[in-house]
Amino acid sequence: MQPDISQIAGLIGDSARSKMLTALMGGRALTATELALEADIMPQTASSHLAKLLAAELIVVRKQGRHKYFQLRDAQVAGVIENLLNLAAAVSPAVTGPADPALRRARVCYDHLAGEYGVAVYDALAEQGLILDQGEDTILTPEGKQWFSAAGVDFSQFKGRRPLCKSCLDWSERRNHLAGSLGQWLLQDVFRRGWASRVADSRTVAFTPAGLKAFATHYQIPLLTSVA
Amino acid sequence: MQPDISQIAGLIGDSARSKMLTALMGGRALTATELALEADIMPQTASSHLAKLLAAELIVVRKQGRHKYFQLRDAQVAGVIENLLNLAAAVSPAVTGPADPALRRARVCYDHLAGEYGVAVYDALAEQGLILDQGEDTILTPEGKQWFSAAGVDFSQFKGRRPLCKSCLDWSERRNHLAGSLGQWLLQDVFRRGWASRVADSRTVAFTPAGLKAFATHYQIPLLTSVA
DNA sequence: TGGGTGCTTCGGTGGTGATCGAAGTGTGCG
DNA sequence: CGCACACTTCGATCACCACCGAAGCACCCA
Repeated sequence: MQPDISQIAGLIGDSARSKMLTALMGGRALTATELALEADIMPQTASSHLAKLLAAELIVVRKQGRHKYFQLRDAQVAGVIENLLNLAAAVSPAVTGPADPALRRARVCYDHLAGEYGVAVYDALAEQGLILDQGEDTILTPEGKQWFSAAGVDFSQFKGRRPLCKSCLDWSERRNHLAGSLGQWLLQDVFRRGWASRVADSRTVAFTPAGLKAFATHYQIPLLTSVA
Repeated sequence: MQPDISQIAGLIGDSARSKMLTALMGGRALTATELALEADIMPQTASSHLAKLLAAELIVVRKQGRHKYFQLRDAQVAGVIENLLNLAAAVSPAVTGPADPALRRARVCYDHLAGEYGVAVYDALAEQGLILDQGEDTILTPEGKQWFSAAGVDFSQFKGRRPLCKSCLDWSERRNHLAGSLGQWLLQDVFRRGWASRVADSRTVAFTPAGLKAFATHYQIPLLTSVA
């Protein structure tokens, strides 16, 4: 009668598999060997794990030549992982976040921007009244919709079930940052404009000095404009 | 560096423990023996499981005489369980919901109303423009705030981190219903007015005929008014 | 067509943990 | 006090599963 939680939770509950899944939280598709390295196990073992994750439909695979690229099935799965990350961070406050300063500054959280810059943008948008912070929920104000339309957002494409705006409490900053379709668009826009690029084999987002300045100006982020 | 997901997920990943945790999704505190019955295991085994859940701070305990009442630590833990329930329901669509019709109609989802009546209220509130459905997010409109204030809600008490309004996608109806502080208030209000009461040892919420009618009228729920 | 690479399947090993019987602690009730 | 009940601790058993070595399959390139 009740759906069986333990199946899925048990899959995530293994140390190696959880490492793979959190690695996939980077949003990009990874090959089996990359995931094996990430989990620190032999390829055969990784293969067995990936087969199980596939059977449970937590991940999907795309074959490309002799490589197999795995990624999280969708935002729902990513959301569960994220919730677990937050819960784990809340329970064990020993680790306050990533040690790598660059990773702490800006990184990818499945498909949107997290880290110091992520919360800075969120705060700046709220400050200007473009979004409204309601605790766990976030809503786009009419002014915000107008502003983002001018910035190039085509809102007609956001017709799916996925929420437009969504706050995401990150485990490093313990502060809200922008997720949802709009959060995804924002990160893509940053890449599109060349303000930043992804670092290989990492969730880190590397801003160029000029890009950071433009980013701070565009979103009117006081902290960053003064720093840059 | 990353918080350890596998610890927590592994705890939920056991069949017996997941049964206990979903039982605790009923929101009320349960004794160790009740939980043992729920999980279909011996008391000693249950005790061992509960000790682990306590150590991980997923549950809290309140001693009362020779009984120990366990309940989920907070809404954050409940949220993780709920997400997992939804994910499990999405993956294995074999079970479309609870078989028990009464349970399907109205039940407790941690601290708010779920089931057919839960989504009916949600729809009715949206229809009257008291709340605004934004996919995953839900916001209370100014009219809604006014209406609920008149209905007896003291909004000044909702100052915590918990969101006032929150939609909750239930695994039986696959439709939104009202969660968050306001959802909690609504359910308590239903009990307070004597429209319904909880069935012992179950998540079922039993409406009296008169109570159901008053409930439907009060929230202007067309489906229920015609049925009742 | 060969060799290199990425991934998978198979079989055996080892460790972890769920389970329950039996016995121990504490609380309430007559 | 003595019994009953709720829960815990201890110890032993047993099953499951992560892990890796070895071998096999699929794909690409020279």
